[in-house]
Amino acid sequence: MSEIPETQDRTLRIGAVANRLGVTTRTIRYYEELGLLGGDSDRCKGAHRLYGEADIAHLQEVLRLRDLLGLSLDAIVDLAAAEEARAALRDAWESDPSDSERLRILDEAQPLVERQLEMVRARQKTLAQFARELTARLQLVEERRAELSEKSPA
Amino acid sequence: MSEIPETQDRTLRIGAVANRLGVTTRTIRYYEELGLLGGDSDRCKGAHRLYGEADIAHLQEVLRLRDLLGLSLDAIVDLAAAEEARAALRDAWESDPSDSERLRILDEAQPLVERQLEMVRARQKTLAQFARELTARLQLVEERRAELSEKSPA
DNA sequence: TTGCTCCTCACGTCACGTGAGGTGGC
DNA sequence: TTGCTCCTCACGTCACGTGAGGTGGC
Repeated sequence: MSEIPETQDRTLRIGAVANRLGVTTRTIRYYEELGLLGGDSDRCKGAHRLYGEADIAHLQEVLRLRDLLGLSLDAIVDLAAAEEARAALRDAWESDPSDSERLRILDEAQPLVERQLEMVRARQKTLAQFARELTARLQLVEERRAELSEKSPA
Repeated sequence: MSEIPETQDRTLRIGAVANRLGVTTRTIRYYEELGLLGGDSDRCKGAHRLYGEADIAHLQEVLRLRDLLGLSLDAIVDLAAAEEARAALRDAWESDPSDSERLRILDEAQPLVERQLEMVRARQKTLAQFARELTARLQLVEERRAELSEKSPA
């Protein structure tokens, strides 16, 4: 008998998760409200939320898209929906589908990752430019300091 | 006769500035409200706002701190206040102050730039990590695609 | 004179922050 | 039993978005 694929041991409570990822519990609940955190649909009203490592990885991903790429939660919802489809497909991968099916899975996964990588590259360029300008400023300060100490040495 | 230092020809209107920097006019007015855009204090009520190249450079800087480093406007206000002091000191630099005065100017400017550079470096590291993970995913897709085409060539 | 952009309120929205009041597990 | 963390509203806040209604310059 195979388990239901999504079953993982959710052992961490919301406070621990928030602490590990450097956000507040409110943020996590808000993301759940928006449908960004798929699982835990069988939670009784008022019961504690429980999270597993897969949930944390997923949330981590969301936070990276927000902080590093500056995406809106709306945009992340779209991207995450596609990501979830990808994850579902990855699960389907193991259950030995046909080759044409596998190719379709790859065809859907690739452009998703490629688009994210492009956004990261763009960010890296602008950050590098920023870094260059700051180092130039710093060097100017150093040069002037050298000129001063040349004129009147300690 | 030397001009008043801050005088520059402000010839651009708010719409042109917003367009060039990729923000809305509302954003620029909001930043002015917060005191992030120093100049133009002699504007008559209801008159058009006018901006020069120095203003644009300053706003550009604010937007970089916001977008690339994810700072709150509150934090940027603090940083910009220090930056303005630095700019004022840079103006003072040209008017031939004493050497000890010049050294003090350098001592104040340096840690400011250094702190910003540290933040940029930190961002670059996390972005590089993100990029590595994405390329790894992409490579996995490529490998599987290769395996498939090996099994059943076109 | 006609558009066009600008102006000033002012309310709406997004992404949470921050208590209020109450319940549940080591 | 006592803290501690959790729960659900619900209002507040930050950083703008979005019209409403009116004025000013090429």
